[in-house]
Amino acid sequence: MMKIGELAERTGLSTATIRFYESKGLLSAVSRQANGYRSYPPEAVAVLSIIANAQRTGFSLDEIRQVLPQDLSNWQHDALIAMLHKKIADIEAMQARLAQSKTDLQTLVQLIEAKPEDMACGDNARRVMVSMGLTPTGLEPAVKSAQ
Amino acid sequence: MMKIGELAERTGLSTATIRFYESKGLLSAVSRQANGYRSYPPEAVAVLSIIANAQRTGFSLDEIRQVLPQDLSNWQHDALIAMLHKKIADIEAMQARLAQSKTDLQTLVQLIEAKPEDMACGDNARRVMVSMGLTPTGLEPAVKSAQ
DNA sequence: CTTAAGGTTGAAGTTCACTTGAATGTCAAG
DNA sequence: CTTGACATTCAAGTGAACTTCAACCTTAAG
Repeated sequence: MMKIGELAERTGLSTATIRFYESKGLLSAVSRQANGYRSYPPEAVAVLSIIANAQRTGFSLDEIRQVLPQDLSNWQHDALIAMLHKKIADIEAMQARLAQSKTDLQTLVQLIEAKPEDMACGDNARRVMVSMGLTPTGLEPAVKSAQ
Repeated sequence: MMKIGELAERTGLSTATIRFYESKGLLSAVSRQANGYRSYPPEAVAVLSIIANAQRTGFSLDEIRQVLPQDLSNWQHDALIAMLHKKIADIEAMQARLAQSKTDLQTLVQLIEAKPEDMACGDNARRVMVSMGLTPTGLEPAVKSAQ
């Protein structure tokens, strides 16, 4: 059983962040020592690791809380699986966008580098825009990320 | 030349958002009609499209502003090229991160679905944790997103 | 006993990306 | 000439995810 400072050091989070997560209901049933200090089992490191990982893959703290084991040995199996599948789909969508953005940028670089010496910047800019299909309609509705 | 309402409709953004972007320096040199109304050239749709696209791929408004052409026909060639290369590198980093998250999630799903019928949830949870390398040290320093 | 390094709390502050509100101006249609 | 849709500004509010602050308690070392 470790104190909050040690947990902070092991996870790379600040003690304030850990208390904040607790206040948001992400860390359930934090036990206390006689003096009132929080006392964490080693698994707490794993739980925070899960939270951080989920965060990095785009879950909000709210989403995370809903899936997270209130008790590490009592997950909500079905909800969890569903959520994971949903998140995988989200990631795939994001990957597609990234790939598109990347090729867009690469195309852009090539177009700019291939600019005829005698062409005016403005014309080149326009040429680049057009070639990227940005001038006609503009935006699609913009996919709203998962609830 | 269109007014802000039309631009909003064409981009799917609210007029408030467009004014907000302008206030943040993302839309430079917005021309005005005699009555004070903002007046946008068709290219504005493309610019907003670029912003929205960059946003969806994880760039902050601040990052976007730094790469964005102040004047569509007056890009700073070398700086722009450099920034585009940097952005491509950023995207590649993000792609790697996403790919990792995705396989993590897939592994997680498989592990959970492969749970032996007779195994207790807690044990399964622990098994899943261990298999994802979450129990030992916990977190790596957490990669800070690009400048 | 004092001090320093930790822990506790609740409340307030910060940044980001917007959204909402209030007061006012513009303009085409009836 | 009024109505309604649209435009303007500036200020304030929102929600997410933290961080910082102030005031206080606990514990080990000198």
